Amino acid sequence: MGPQDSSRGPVPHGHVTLVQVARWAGVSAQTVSNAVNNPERVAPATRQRILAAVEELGYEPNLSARALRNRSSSLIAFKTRPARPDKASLLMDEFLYALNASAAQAGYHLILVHAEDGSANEIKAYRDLLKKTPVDAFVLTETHRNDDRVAAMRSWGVPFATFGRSWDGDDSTAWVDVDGRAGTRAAAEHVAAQGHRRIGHIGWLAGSEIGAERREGWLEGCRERGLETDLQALVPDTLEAGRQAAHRMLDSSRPATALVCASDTLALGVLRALHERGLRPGTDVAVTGFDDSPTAALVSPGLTTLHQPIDVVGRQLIQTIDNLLAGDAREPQHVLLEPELIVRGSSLPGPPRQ
Amino acid sequence: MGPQDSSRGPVPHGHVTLVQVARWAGVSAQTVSNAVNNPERVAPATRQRILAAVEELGYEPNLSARALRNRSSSLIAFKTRPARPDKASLLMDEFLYALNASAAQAGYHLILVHAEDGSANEIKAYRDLLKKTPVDAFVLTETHRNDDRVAAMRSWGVPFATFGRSWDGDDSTAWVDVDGRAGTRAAAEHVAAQGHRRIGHIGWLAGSEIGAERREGWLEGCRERGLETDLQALVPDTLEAGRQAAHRMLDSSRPATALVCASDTLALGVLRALHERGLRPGTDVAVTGFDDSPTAALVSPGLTTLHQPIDVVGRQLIQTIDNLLAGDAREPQHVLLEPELIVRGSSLPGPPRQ
DNA sequence: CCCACGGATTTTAACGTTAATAAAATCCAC
DNA sequence: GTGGATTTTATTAACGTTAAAATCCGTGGG
Repeated sequence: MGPQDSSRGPVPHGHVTLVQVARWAGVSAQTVSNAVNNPERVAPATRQRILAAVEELGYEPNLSARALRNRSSSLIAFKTRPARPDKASLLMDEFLYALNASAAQAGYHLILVHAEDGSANEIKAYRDLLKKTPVDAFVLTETHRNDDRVAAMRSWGVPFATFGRSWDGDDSTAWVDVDGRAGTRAAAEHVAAQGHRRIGHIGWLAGSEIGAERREGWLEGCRERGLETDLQALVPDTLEAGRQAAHRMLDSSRPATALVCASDTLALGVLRALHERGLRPGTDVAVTGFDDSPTAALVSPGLTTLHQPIDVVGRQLIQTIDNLLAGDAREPQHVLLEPELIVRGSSLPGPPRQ
Repeated sequence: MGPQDSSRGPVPHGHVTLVQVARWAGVSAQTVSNAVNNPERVAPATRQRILAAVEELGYEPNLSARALRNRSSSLIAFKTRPARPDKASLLMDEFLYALNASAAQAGYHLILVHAEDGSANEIKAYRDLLKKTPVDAFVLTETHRNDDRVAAMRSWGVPFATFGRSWDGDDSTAWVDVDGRAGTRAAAEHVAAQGHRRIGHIGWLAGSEIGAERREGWLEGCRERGLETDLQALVPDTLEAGRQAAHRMLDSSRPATALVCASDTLALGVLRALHERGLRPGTDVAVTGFDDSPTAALVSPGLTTLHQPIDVVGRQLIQTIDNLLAGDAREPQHVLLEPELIVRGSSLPGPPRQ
């Protein structure tokens, strides 16, 4: 289509490379590269012609070659986690989809890492991957205080962002997280608004920063309204633990009429305890969970819970990484998102309903 | 450590390459490459020395360079699916972990593909990826009759394997699947063994091969015992559809006392209907699902369902792909696995239990 | 009219690996 | 001990891309 068609090379077949595009457009390979990556170095007219050729031939840059040359792969690594049998919180599915969608939009690809349990194995897997291919960045989840993995990443100088705060107050790590305190507080206020006065809490064992925070939210919500906060249990995050804790709180001399739980898993344990006692969720005892796992919407009655804006988390993580890679040397971003209370039948009085 | 240490080069720093290892071991780069990839071409003694050097220096082959040179990346591509709100069957999580674990063990990495809904988008995403990087193989899920994606893969000549049969009876596609017929049949036999005589089925709308197969299993199980099979509904795979269908079957003049469902999602809809009617699952009406979604174990009472051996599926898919890539030109493998009936409270009479 | 300047483009070389080919070393038979 | 076959190792070139350096070319000043 150019004015001087004589320069045009033959129609290429098979995989289209820079050289093919260059021949077609009648320029050198480097100029094509520049037209694609550094538009300002190329004269507008030339650039037009080249981009037309790129379009026409359906050229896509070869990532392997780029990775080799640039030491950067446009890959973001993420470790898959085993699905625990007894856990409701399968945000993973949703999270991966959201993360991948955002990554794709920003021109990255997600590569999955496998490692057996244990941070040592995980770190080794990351290092091996890093030796084999110039992964651009890592996404970590479930970070905790003094996380080995964070230390490793930092020592390697690899960009990374975490879903979960850097609880040790280190501001040099970029993170995105959901405000658990605000969540359980909203849950406590919600059940209080339903008239409940004996609101118990079933949370995670000490040692979990997330658990501690969610407990505090419940505490604040109750105190604010002058309610007692003596009914609490800190247990492992399993359905069975939730079930037992619920029984204890209902056996109390002044039993709970509402239970704010630190996870859907625990809340489902509570529902089981109610089922065993012949009590009606919502009507007899209000129950709330946390995470809005798929299960929460599917049980009957539905489980009131806190929805984590997973898609936003994914988007923010990618954006954060994108910023890190762009070298916008601003300090690492920290994003704290509000969970949304989803009210379902388990916290509402009245006849059976959704 | 070799006898002639004089040949040993300097200790390398940063990323270790073939050349570094070669210098250290006192051989050429090609010989190192051979020692790693074609052991038989290298004299045993030399090989020993080289492998020791590899070990010592912690050499890992650069995948980008290999991909560029070999046109093969050791990457297996897989498309992430959006998590449908109203669906219980989040096997995805489990499946991805299993697939990735097997892939890692076999020396592959999983790369995630993103595409908006629609097979045209999906195909375009695959083709774009294929242009950019020499993906070794694809894994497809939820295949159906005359699947565009399968046709595309085949026209490109890319190795691929599917989770789900090639329903059009085409034997040239490698697949792994779970026997739905055997599953629902086992479920029907199970509830019949509990004494139920009016066993209904809630399945998927026509057009779904999986749905048709699961319906047939129920049919067989009932006929075998001389039971009537007039109670059936074919509906979309949503909780709400399951709920409504259950109400209809319970409003019948000779109502169902057991409902065998084609999915956990539908079964959970049935449980909701029972909840609304004040009926007790298991005791008043037996209910079974399909998939053993996380939710099945967490509801109260637990949902009797069919567990798909997802880890085996993942392993087999990778092995199948591995065979394809190794060029073991045997005809493509087909693996049909038996689901396992998991009996929980929803199909057992008696007092509330797990 | 020559030269310096600066923008546009091309040339060169390199990223790390491996197939193909060439060279060297080893072996064996006569 | 010589020649030919065989085994082992080394050299060359290429995969597709891009940073860096070199070249080309039109402009304007002296």
